Amino acid sequence: MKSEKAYKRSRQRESILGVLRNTSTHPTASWIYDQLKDDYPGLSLGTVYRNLNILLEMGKIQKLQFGSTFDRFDGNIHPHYHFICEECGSIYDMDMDMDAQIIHSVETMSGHSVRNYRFEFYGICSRCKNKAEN
Amino acid sequence: MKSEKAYKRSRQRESILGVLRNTSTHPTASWIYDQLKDDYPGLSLGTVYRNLNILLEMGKIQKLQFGSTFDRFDGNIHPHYHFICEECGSIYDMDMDMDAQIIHSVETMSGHSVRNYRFEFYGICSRCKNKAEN
DNA sequence: GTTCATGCAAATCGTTTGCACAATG
DNA sequence: CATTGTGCAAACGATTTGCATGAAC
Repeated sequence: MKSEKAYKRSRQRESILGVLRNTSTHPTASWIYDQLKDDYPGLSLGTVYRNLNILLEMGKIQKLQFGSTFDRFDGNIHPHYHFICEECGSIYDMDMDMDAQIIHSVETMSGHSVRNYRFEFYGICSRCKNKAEN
Repeated sequence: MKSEKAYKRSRQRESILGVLRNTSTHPTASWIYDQLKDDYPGLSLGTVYRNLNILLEMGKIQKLQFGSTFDRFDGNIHPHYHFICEECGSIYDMDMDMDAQIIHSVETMSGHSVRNYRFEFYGICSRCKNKAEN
């Protein structure tokens, strides 16, 4: 009956987490693979992917570019906030003033030049919340 | 010598843009394909993709990327801003206070519940700017 | 008539998965 | 020993691309 997952330790998984914690480069799966190939001659990319997903489940790492696997297209070329419903997958445009202040402070504190930005909120949309109440 | 691209008009491209402008659903390429299949019996998905990329080049549409290329992983599980350099591809963590105010106003104005968010800035990083100056 | 766009199918590429074997608890 | 992890290769799915034909200018 119990559907809890019982993770067993593995050298590979711990090394993958170690690599991730010792870099600030937000690496890709294959970069991690390259780093570990020397230590684990027989390592396979599949194992790296499997472990990254497990570490994600365990909440020990974060993945950028999550959500659906499809690219979505938008006829509105003005930057704007999006709200993505994790239940039904709908993407809503949020009609808000972009906060120029934030962009300015990012630029001054980092020295980078901002040309574009993308703000996304994830959660449950009002429609799905209403459905759940019935 | 001239490397400018000379786009020729095409019915298909105009219809794709039309579909995109007449919906607020942020469709995928294959959804657009399905919409147009009746009007263009011989339409191919490849054509839809090709035209979406051209419309992107022309700046007439926007692409929200979720998957496709490659996922990046982050050992830091706290939500934080990212700055992505369009020149060198580096991803920087931005050390800022997340503005709880923004999340609150998104929730009140939309009725959606925010569980997570992702703020990304795109531009040229300070390192690349310095290189350009030499 | 030269250039660009199309349709079709095959190719690409990051990621996932099935399987037999090894490691963990 | 029951379960989870591994390596390998094949499978997958969204997107891209090569090629011959068709449309635009």
